[in-house]
Amino acid sequence: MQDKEFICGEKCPHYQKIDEVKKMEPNIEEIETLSNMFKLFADHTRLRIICSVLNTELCVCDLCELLDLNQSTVSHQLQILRNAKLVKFRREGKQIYYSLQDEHIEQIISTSLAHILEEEEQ
Amino acid sequence: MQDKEFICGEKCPHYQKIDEVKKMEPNIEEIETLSNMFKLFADHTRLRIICSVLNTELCVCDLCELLDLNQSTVSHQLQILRNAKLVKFRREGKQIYYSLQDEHIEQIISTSLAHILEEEEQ
DNA sequence: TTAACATATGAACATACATTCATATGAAAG
DNA sequence: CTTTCATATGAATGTATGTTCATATGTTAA
Repeated sequence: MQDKEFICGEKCPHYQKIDEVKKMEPNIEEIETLSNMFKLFADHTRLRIICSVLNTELCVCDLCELLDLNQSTVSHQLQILRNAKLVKFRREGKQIYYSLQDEHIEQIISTSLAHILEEEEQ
Repeated sequence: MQDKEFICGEKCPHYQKIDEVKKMEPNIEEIETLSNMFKLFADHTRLRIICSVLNTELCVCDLCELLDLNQSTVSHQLQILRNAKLVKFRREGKQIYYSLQDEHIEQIISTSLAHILEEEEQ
């Protein structure tokens, strides 16, 4: 870490402001949970998968076809989404159908999408 | 890519469903923009910085002190946030004060935070 | 104009992780 | 019960990126 000597003078670290921010800020676990969630959305393959099952359920094969991806790639990413409990699945015969686990996700994605679309207009 | 031969049978790729999803889905540029935005939130250092300047402006030194981080680390991450136009800055003497560029961000973060807090309750 | 301070930046390094290949598992049909 | 199909998974590889060290830039005060 940084040696205190190097950090500004007496005025500069605005301790009062810092204290106020500290009170408001999410704690370490919340930051970790939140950044982990964003990490799931940060990969474009996973994001495409999530968007695909936003309103319907699809089997792995459908996802491969729809997104033009390797079956192994899709399964690996589905595994990650499953571990994070972002998607759920049910077996029907040989196929396994995936869908969103959590409706909150839909809201976060659509809110975010609305935002970037607004940005574009400006 | 995958050889079609390996993908399911005649029934399985549900082409009708796939077509419907294709119509709804964000296009490639939107997916890219969206995942890039999530990528910015996905790193816990950047997320902490963003949360810190959510309601106030802080100088680099304040962020180092508040987050107990190397000055170089903070500057590098601020650079990334600046390039993405997520934060703005103004110079006042020797110090440079950073704050949120875009109020949308505040909404996305707080919505997402609300969601993970709800999750915890269940 | 020199010294001290506040921040930025380039290079190097380590690590995380997305994709692919090969193969395993598990279900259904014959 | 063997084969085929649908999906899962382990290992290997390449790439992206976060952190650090060293140093540069730019500002103020003496």
